[in-house]
Amino acid sequence: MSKNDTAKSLSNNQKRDPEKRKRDLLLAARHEFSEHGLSGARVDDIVNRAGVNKQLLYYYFGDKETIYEKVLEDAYAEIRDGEELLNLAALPALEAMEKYIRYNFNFIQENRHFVALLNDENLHHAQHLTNSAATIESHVQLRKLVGDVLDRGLAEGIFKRNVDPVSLYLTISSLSFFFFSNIHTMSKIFARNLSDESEIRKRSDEIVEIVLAYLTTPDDRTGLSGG
Amino acid sequence: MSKNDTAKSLSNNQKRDPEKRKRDLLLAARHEFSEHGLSGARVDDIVNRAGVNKQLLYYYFGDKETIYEKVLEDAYAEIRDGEELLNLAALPALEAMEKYIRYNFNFIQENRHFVALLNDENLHHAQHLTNSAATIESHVQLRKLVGDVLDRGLAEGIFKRNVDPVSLYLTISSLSFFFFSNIHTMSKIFARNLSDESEIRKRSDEIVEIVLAYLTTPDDRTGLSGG
Amino acid sequence: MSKNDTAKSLSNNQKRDPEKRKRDLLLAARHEFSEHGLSGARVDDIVNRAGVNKQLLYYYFGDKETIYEKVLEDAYAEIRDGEELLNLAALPALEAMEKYIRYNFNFIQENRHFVALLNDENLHHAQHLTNSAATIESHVQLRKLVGDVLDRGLAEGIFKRNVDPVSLYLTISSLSFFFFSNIHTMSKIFARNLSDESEIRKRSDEIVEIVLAYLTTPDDRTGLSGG
Amino acid sequence: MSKNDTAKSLSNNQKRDPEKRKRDLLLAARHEFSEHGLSGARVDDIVNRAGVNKQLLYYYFGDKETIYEKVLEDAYAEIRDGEELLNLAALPALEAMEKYIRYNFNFIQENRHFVALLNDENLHHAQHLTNSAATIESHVQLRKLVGDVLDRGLAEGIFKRNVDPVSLYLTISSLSFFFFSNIHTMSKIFARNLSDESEIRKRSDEIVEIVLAYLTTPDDRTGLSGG
DNA sequence: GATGAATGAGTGTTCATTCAT
DNA sequence: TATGAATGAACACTCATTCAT
Repeated sequence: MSKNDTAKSLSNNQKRDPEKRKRDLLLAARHEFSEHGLSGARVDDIVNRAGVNKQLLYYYFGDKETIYEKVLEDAYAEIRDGEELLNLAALPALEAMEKYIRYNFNFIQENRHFVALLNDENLHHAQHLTNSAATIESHVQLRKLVGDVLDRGLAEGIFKRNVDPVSLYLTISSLSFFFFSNIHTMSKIFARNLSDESEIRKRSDEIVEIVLAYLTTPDDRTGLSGG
Repeated sequence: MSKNDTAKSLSNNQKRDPEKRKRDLLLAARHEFSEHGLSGARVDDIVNRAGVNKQLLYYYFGDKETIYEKVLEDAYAEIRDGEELLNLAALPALEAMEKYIRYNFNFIQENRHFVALLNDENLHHAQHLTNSAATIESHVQLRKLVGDVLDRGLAEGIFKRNVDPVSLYLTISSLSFFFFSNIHTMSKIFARNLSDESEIRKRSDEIVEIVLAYLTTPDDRTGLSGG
Repeated sequence: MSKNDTAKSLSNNQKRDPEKRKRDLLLAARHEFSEHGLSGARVDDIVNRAGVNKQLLYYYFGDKETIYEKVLEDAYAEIRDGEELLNLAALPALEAMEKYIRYNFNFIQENRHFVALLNDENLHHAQHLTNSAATIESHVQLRKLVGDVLDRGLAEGIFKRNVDPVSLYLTISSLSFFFFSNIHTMSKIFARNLSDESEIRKRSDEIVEIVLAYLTTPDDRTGLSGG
Repeated sequence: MSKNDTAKSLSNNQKRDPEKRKRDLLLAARHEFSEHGLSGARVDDIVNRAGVNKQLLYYYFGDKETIYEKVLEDAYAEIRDGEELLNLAALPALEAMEKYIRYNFNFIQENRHFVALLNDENLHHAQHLTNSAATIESHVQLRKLVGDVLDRGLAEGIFKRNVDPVSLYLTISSLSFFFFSNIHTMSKIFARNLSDESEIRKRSDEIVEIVLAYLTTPDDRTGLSGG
């Protein structure tokens, strides 16, 4: 029995699968960072969660900030990946828009870590958000995705004119993101548990209504305010 | 007047004004916490900013978390204080609503620390948000403030039915808060500097439009989505 | 009503009785020092226990070490004061000796702080034990007290020869002091609660027996060991 | 052998011997704690004495209190280890007893830190004395050791009846321990340097005499006091 | 005498990171 | 690849003491 065999016998899977260990580290880091932020996260806790030796994190990622950047990048990639699968072009504009809004809301609901991660990154003035080609490209796609639905709605005569895709994306994201982002403080100051499933569903419907009401406002009613 | 007198009286004014020193500490703490979060903030930096001895912070506030709670409480008090001065009752519902939305937006713009503070507090599941009588009362008032305008708009026949004041407050806050909260990541991924004064003004108008479009949707058009 | 009257109304007793405050401080200090030792005691805790302003401790005693010395001095004075009242001369030697042993044991039992205080002072190589005239004189008296009983016992033909009063005092003190000094570790390692009243009584009798057995050993039996 | 080799191999021997470093830390801690007590001891001083990085103490022991507990445990183990080597069974009861008494006295004389350590631990109500299996077992052995000699002395007809082994251990320890524990205060109040080698030797003999006088008291003379 | 305010020097502990193999 | 050992810089917090009135 060779020395190699001995080593293999017990923990072969872990020791011989560097990619898995990297993924474990990234997943553990995602949890840590989304629970405590960049400065609140502890390298020790990440490696303990991942079940690997601390030095391995440094070996793979260099330092705490680099793994944080990677976690962030992955989070963005995931939400963009989901958008690509929506196949909005197959639906009428109104339905497509509603589908997109609900996707946006649901993604955040199911990926709460995304919220904390983005908030923390904004605290750091987005300095870790790498301008990787992939990131840039994915957002060009996003703008196009939303823009296409807007164009089709305008062509169908149901959407108002002059709606900027980025502004619309901001509106949709604001309504979804804020709900989950500020759910704890809002629940507390209004003494109402917004984390209840029924509250979440209700809010989701309201958000759809708000966005669609805005998009479908007849153009002659637009600008009712003196703003 | 001897040299001694001068030195003393000056020194006295600055050094023996505990209330001022407390305020200085709170202001410095507000800056630190909003720039770095609770865990990222450094007690040393707070006291240096405030120009006081470190132990004084502990003398007055006990520990880092307690001064954090006080900072948070003060931030809430300020936004609520501003709302009380709006005198919305003197305006027609539509104008009152617009005034409130703009107040909300402007307050956040001018009190950016508020954004970071609330995000950090949500990271901590709102555990530092003390349920002080003042805090509770102020939010009862807020609900009443928004509810009153809603009621009047309904009576005037211009607002839709069944709008919950808390939901509406969520909507308004979402749109304003998110814009500033996520301004750095959004600017970066869309390669567009949302911090520009013109972008801010534009967004402010859009938000007014979105909220009013929703509120003034004719009741028979409500529910256009299959929610 | 003068300003003076106002001040008096509430806390006259405390404010106008400096001697009482000094005693309160000393008593509080005795508790603190005997519970935590010199280094473990906290000035804040002493003044809180005494219910006085912290600066007052410094005003009266100068610093922490000085009040510690005063506490120590008072403790010694108390045990010596008790000895003076025993009136051993009125009793036959054997009874006088037993009375003294029991006094020594009981004093320690009833003044547990004395134990911790002396141990701590020995930790500091007795450097705070002031060589005040009173302290010296009191121990000259002590030596005489024990020596007198020894002499009488020898004259009565019941005590052995050549017993040094200081050595005898050491023996008596050892047996009594150690029991209370090491009561917690001894109870733990032998799994037997020596703090029980019955254990204490039993030990007290044993100690009397040990000392008297030694003192009444016939001189021809002395030196049975080859030591 | 290159310069590198020399430097490395030397450095390795010293630096990469974790067990040695642990021992160094424990030895340094023992000195610190016995000189200053738990609260008076400084972590910085311990690591400086041991010549290691401060964090290493935390790496190996977790915190100050844990290393204190370990020091205490080791101290007890040492005195018990010595007892095992006495081989008392090979001697007649009287000689065995004297040997044990002298071992007890000498151990304390040569391990003065033991005294301060135990006193401090009693100050803390023995709360750090871990009930480890080893500690418990060692004291069961101790009781047996003393009990055996007592039994043999009784069989030989030279020791008195009804002497409890734990009580006897208390007696022996009291006399030895107190002498060293209170040596500084006693020397001062009686103006007599008990630390002199001659005083120590004299006291050692006295202690043997006292204990043996007690043990060899004829049973019909026992109870001479009215206890 | 008495008090609240203020301070410098420490104090145990934590942290991200590097070393050495 | 992988790991246990080791480190310097920082960190929140404490402490005895002094200031100023």
